[in-house]
Amino acid sequence: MAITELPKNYDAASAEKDIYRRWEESGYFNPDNLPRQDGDPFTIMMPPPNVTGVLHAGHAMFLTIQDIFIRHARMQGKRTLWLPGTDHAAIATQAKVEKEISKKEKKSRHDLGREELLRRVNEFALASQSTILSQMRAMGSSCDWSRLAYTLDETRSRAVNEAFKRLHGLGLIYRGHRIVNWDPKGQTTISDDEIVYQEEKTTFYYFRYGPFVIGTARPETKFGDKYVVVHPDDPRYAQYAHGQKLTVEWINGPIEATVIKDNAIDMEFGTGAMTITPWHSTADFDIAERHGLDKEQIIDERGKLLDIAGEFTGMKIAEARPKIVEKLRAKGLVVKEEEYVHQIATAERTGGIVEPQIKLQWFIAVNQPFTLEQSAIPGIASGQEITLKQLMQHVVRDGHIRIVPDRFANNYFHWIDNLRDWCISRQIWFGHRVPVWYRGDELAAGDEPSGDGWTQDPDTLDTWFSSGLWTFSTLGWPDETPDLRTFHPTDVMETAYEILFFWVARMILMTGALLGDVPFRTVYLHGLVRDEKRAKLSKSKSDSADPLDLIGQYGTDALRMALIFNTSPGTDSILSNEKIKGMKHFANKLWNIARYVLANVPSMDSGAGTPDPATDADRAILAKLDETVGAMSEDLEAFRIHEAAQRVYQFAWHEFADIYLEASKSQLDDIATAGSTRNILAYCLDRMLRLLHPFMPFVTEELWGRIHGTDDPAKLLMVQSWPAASR
RNA sequence: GCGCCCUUAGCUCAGUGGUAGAGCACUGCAUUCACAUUGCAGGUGUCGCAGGUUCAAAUCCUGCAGGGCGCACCA
Repeated sequence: MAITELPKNYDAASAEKDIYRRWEESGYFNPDNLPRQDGDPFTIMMPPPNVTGVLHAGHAMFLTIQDIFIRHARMQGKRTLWLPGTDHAAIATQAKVEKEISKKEKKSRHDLGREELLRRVNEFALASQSTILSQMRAMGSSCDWSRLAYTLDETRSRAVNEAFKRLHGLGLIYRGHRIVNWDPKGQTTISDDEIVYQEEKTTFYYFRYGPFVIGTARPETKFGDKYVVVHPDDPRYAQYAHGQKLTVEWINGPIEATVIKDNAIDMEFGTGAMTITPWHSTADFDIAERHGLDKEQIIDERGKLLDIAGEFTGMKIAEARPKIVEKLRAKGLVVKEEEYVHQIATAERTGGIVEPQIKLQWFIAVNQPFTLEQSAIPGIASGQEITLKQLMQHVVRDGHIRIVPDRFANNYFHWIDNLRDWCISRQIWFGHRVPVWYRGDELAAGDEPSGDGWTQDPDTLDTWFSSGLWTFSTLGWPDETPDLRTFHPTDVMETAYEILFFWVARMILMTGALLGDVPFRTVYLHGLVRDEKRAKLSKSKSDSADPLDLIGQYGTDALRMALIFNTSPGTDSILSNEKIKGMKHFANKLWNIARYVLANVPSMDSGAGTPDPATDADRAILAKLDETVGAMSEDLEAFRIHEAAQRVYQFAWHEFADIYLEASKSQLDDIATAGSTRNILAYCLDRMLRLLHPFMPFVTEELWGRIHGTDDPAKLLMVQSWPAASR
């Protein structure tokens, strides 16, 4: 090959589109089409991005890391499946579309009706999805588009209904009146994990309550408080007996109060006495449950006071609070006021201040023993009784699932320790409808029953319910498909550490309960990508770097390398233009290495073995190459992709180009060494292209094609073998 | 309150028992010869502080200081 055929510089933009097309047309993204069918399967389920948005740096990060794992496995001869998909992201998507409709048409979802809103949301979701999919391609993602899944498509809906039915049958899903997190803004319940705590400065009031002084930051909930709770060992209140009744003057006149003694009281806090509002506080609810106390609703679903508030009925909390305090002050019941800082619960998606409410909802019971009929998990026998909590703890504690970096296992266990039953029903319209039908006293779960008079539950399921099934719903479950047999459990779950609880833990829960297995062997967690000002990169910030712009400016390979270079798993990283630029230079360096080698080596044989060295420089570079191959392979097996990337970078630029390539110039002039030098140049280039391919797939494939031709798909670099170290 | 992490060259960060590393930035020199998206040569550092273990500690242990995060929470 003559040098004139290779331009002086690598032009990423002109190479990338054509190369992706060749990869896609080769069919090799689909494991069924790979040249070798005898390898072990290797599977990654892509974390499905929300259909709400466009690609941001976080997506670029996971697409890069997963593609590295996938391309490496494919070159190792494994039957490699990377299954892509998108998530309907129920609350997030509906909220976005509702907001748009409200802004443009001044209409609410109730003006449109359920059917019309869903039509609009689905329309938006589809359009958004196609954008995201094209952006994934731009990142070079070698995923199997023929198996593309969507959490709300027909196959996944079947899986959801079947999962609900089975869990219900096992007694793990129940319906009950329990205290839940109510988002007055989104008009729906949310799970504990969808809460974000925010610091709030407020006033802490001390009120006279008969002979007691009680403290509160929420006077507006106090109307119904007819129980005063103290610690059984508190000497200050020893004179009052549990169950003793007293008449006390309160907000709207005298009421009968009952003394309750309970260990949950912190004697050190406030006065050591408090009144409870079981309808609007989890802790109070638990106390009321223990003693069989009455519960009464004070605040409605829109955050307004109910009839019990008397003259304050219908007022919003913010309006009522100062007025209530004023009235108590006038009655001489305010003892003192303090500045107070506490954390208030807000809804992650809407920002609404969460109001606990007792509601009839669907839950997954995490402490309920059930019989796991079929278990493939070591240490758990088929037919064994176990709780979901125990199951989730077991698989990680006993190493059946490995978390990388392992320090996140602590977070995982801590989360499980604090885990309460998971509220899975939502009062929004977009999502999987709760698959339950009612008729009279009858209830049918899972499939729509035949016959008249059945009505379906109006609620939808938490989006993480369907996401939790992802590793096997994507493979056709509940059918016993060949895919399910071959590719499950998956090998690696690669995602951001932010969603360890939201998603990773839920997959472990669902897979354990429904398949008696683990969803994956390894969880690899990456950190957040921040910009140079340390702000978290997200789609909501228009000024932050758009991956597509960066690709246009520097090339996909440069962006990929910059994302993972010098970045350790689980640690947040900063993506700077300087770093990407440096990696663009590296791509160009590789290009020119190839340009030099091709100019000096008449033919390249990719099947040639290790060439014989003739000089010290020959021996040194071959030894270094061998060392690099061995160390990189170990790094990749151990998920140290940042180390592997640095090694190959170091070898290509500073060992091969700076040292050997310079030495080769005089060696090529000497007839005694010219032959072996050519062989070594060719050999090193061949190995470097292979080693770099998972990291920089485009430039390596482009060069490979220039060397070996582009006529035969079987000659694509993506399906060539990963180099083996000689020792 | 419980738990986790970070503190290394000007900046951003790797490294986690055996004489300190990368990228970018910086200084000087070179340059028709693969590449200026370059090369060579250079400062680049009490590896947060104080103890301890060890023949040997940036690396392990203890304490302290500063920064960040997760979970929970007291009305």
